[in-house]
Amino acid sequence: MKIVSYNVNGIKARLDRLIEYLTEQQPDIVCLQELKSSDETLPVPAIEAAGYGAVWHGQKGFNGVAILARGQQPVERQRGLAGDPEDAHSRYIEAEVGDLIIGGLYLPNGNPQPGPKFDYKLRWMERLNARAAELLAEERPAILAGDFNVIPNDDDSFSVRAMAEDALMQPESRERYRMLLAQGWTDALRTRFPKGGVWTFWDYQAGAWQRDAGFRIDHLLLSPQAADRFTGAGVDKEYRGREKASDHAPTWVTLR
DNA sequence: ATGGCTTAGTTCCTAAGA
Repeated sequence: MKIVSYNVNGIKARLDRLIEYLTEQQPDIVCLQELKSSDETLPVPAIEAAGYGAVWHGQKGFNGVAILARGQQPVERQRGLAGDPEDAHSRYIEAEVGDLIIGGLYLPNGNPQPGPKFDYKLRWMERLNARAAELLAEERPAILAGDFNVIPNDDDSFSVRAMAEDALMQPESRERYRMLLAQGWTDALRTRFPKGGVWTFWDYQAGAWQRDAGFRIDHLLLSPQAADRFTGAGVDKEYRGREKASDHAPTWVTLR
């Protein structure tokens, strides 16, 4: 089965592209980020017509996450992360699809750093790590999938120099991502491509796509019970080159 | 100057993204 993370950068602007992707690739589970839509204006009928059940956590203007499942309705377990009652951002949703636990997330960007947005990012990562530890304790097949807004290693970016001051590759961001992995999660793309050089995002600016100047920030992390079923991982890069594309490409893992 | 973007909302500018 194919499980996808896809930051669509506006689901209303991307609807035709998304339906096209679902139709062509027939993924089993899709975690969406950056819906940029309130719950009231989500294109739920179009997604259902494409054959997908979904759980949604929308927000007007920015953020927003969802989990789609082909031919079935995901069963929601949680939305949002514990630890900050003031946090109103729609960035986390968790559901069961069959025997799988899926955590779909849109981690804060954190720029500019240093500053309050970066502080929020780091705090949010600590709250995510706390939830991730709880998931592992269930000892079940689980996947954390989404736009993590972290470039884990230097070889996950086209240019260390260009991104040196960016929140996505600060030591504090990387340390928290490493601590998450150290709990026992497997970074599926890294396992499949140990040498790096695999991008999931290309900026709209500065001809980044044409120069292949990207980086890897969309990740799928597997619990040990999910990693036992691992068969492959990759990026559906072609979709980044299509008309009216998101700046992220669909990123996926396959499990037995 | 990343050789100059894209989306959405309070819309003809501003905020946010990464």
